[in-house]
Parts: sequence; structure tokens; C-alpha cells
Amino acid sequence: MATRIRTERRADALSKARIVEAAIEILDADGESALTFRALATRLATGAGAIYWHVADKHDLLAAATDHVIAGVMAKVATGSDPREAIRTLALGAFDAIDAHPWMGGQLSSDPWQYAVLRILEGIGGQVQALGVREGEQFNAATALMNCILGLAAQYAAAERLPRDADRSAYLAVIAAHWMQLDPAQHPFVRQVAAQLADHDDREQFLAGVNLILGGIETVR
Amino acid sequence: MATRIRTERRADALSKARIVEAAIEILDADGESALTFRALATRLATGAGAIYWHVADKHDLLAAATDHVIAGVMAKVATGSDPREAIRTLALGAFDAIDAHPWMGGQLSSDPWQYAVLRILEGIGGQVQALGVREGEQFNAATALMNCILGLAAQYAAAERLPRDADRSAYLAVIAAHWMQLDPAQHPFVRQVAAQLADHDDREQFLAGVNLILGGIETVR
DNA sequence: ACCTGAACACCGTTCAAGT
DNA sequence: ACCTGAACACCGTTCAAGT
Repeated sequence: MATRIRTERRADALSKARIVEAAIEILDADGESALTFRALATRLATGAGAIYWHVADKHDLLAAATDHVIAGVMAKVATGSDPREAIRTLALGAFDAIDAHPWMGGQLSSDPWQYAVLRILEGIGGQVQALGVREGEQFNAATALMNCILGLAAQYAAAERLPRDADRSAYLAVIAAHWMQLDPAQHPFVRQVAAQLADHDDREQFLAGVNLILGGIETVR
Repeated sequence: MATRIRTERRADALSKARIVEAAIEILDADGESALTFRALATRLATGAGAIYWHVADKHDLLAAATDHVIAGVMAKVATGSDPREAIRTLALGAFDAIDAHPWMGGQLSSDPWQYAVLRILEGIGGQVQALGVREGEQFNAATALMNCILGLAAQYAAAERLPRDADRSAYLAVIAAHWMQLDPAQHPFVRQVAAQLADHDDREQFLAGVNLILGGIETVR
């Protein structure tokens, strides 16, 4: 009986995993606009069309890249312990991941049922149960919590994407100055908080937001 | 003394306002991918390059379109009354606006200090003050509330963008069936809530999320 | 089965030339 | 000052042809 001969794969053979890895490297190094099929093909030393054998299209590629990063984050999140502490850890994990890979911000909001989102929902859902939320409210509470976390993370991560360190406070000072020039009659609140803009910490503010929702969830226990 | 003669503008002269209006029509009718400078130029019966006289680039165009819609929403939001009720009205206004103009979802998350976001922050900030939040917490509370609202609205609006009405429950049934096929050991929560997916109401769930944050804000009063 | 790379049908943006 | 539209430098995606 003839056994089907399986030709040995070259060590550097293309695969979805290798493509996704290379895509993430490009995205992290030079941003979303740098990820083109041509740049990816060059980096992988192949033709542009070859990528389409492993990946449906660019949307699929971005979703796979996002899922790869999120899978890593969720694997690291410690379970057990206090559910509220676990949710905070998970939220900070999402924040730091989006901060490190800003291109995920838009991706996570664009497709509510991509697998990466499902992973997060599962992680949060388990903690919501552990928190003792009534069963009928669990779906609502978990999606609300997740969507708030993703929303907060995307916004604050987008803010973090702006100039860093030394340039950062100068940049924020310019924005604050711009806010101060607004019509006081129309923008009293924004003018009032402009002073706090320069030295606020996005990560801290993010965590304050998460705590706010956690406080609200106590209500539906 | 010679008076400068100002040549009469043609009634249909180009202006940023007219360009933004046409852009919104294209975006609403055929989605984000349909908005090209060529399509816009054709609709405005002009050359593609003419648009650049009034608009810096595509990013500027999207920001201006978003600001135009949000300005309309904020103008309609009733002030006075109960601050919590006002926040709910404002949140639902944002939800309905993103639902009606789904292309705004990504836009609002991408640039945290665009003018449209400032308008929303101002509206929310005023209510947060009226709610009696301590002054040192107002900035945190207002940005958290706004970012949650934008995050929730973007997610739920993205979900709403999917098939409507008759097709909708069929579509959700397919997703729920897909969830049920997941490994029970790895996805117990998602499997458990899959049953609730088919007949949930995104708008209602959004409002539940907003109420959750409002509940949390009571804490920092 | 998997890869190659030229070709197709587009884009956003620029700019010399017009009025 | 404002508009025209061809031209430039790209894209994502397809597909006949190769191995």
C-alpha cells in the first residue's frame, strides 16, 4: 500500500501564524498605514499573492493579528483571587495591550463578534458571575463592562499615541491653551478642567473609569 | 475712495459646509468606503482638486462631518431637569446618532481631542457638576462617562450595522449556534449567554450600561 | 498544494494651468 | 481667490503561470 509522501516543509514555509507575526511587527514598528501586502511580502521574501493563500483579505489579517495579541493577554490574566481585582487586572491588561499596539483600538471596536472580543467577554463574564450578579443581568453587565473597557482603552490609548515624555506635556499645554481660548459661555466645563489636562495620567484615569463601573455593578448584585 | 468690489458668489459655490453635507450624504447612503474624493467631486459637479481648497485632507473631512452631526445632537439635548435624566438623553442621542451614521463610530474613537468630542465632554461635564461630583473628581468622572458612552455606542452601533429586522434574528441565531460549538471548558460563560443573544435589544443594553456607570458615579459624589 | 509577480481597478493628493 | 483635471505614487486583490 503506497503511503502518501508528504514533502518536508521548508523551515521557513509560509503559514498564517508567520504572516500574522510579521504583520504585527510591521504594525508595531511603523503603524497601521505601513501594513501593506507589498511590505508584508517583502518582509516574508515572497510574492504579494502568496499571502492570500493563507489569509482571506486585509480585514482577516487585522482580526487575526488582534486575536493573537489578545490571546496572549488573556492567558496571562490570573484567575482566582478577588473578582473585582481580577477585572481590574484584566482591564489593565487590555489597556496596556492597546497602548502597546495602538492599531488594535479601531479593530476591536469595528467588529463586535470577532474572536478576540469573545475571548475578553468570556474572561469578564466569568468574573461577573463570581461577583454574584443575578443570572438575568449577567449578559447585560458583562457586555456593558467589556464595551466600557474597550471604549475607555481605545480612547485613552489613542491619547497616549500622541507625543511621549518631554514632548507630551508641551503638547498637552498647547491643547489646554486652545481650550482656554474657547468661548466661556459655551464651554465653561472644558475651560475649567483645562488646567488639569497637562498633568493627568491616562492609565490612572482609565482605572478610575473602570472602578466607576465596578461601583455600579455592585447595584445589580 | 474705491470700495473693494466683492464679486457675487454663485448660489452653488463650493464651501466647506456644502462639501461636508455632500460627504455625509454619501457616507450615510453607501458607507465609509464609498466616500472618495472622486465620488464627492462628481456629486458636487467639480474637480477632485477643488475640494482641497476648502478641506485639508480626508481626515479633516471626516472630522468635520462628525462634528456637524454631533453639533446637531448636542443642540437638541434638553438641559435643565434632572442631571441623570439629562445624561441618559445625551447618551441615547449619541447612540442614535452613531446608529444612524455608523461611520462616526471609528471616527469618534480615533482622535480624542477633535472638536466633536469636546462638545460631548462639555455637555457631560455640565451634568456631572450638576450631579454634585467633587470638583477634584469631575474631570475623571466626565471623561470616564464620555469614553464609556462612546465605547458602548460604537460597539452596539457596530452590532446594529449588521443585518436588520427579519434577517437579524436569523443572523444572531447563526452566531449563537457558533458560540454553542465552542469548547465548553474554555468558554462556559459565552455558551451560557448564547441563548440570550437572539432576542436582546442593543439600545436597551446600551442604556443598562449607562445606568451602571451612573450608579458608580453616585459613589464619588 | 503552494508560490510568483505582473496586471487590474482603484485610491488620496498634488499642481500647472485656467478664470 | 477659486476651480479644473490630468498626473503621480501608491493601494488591495486577482489570476495565469509556474513548481
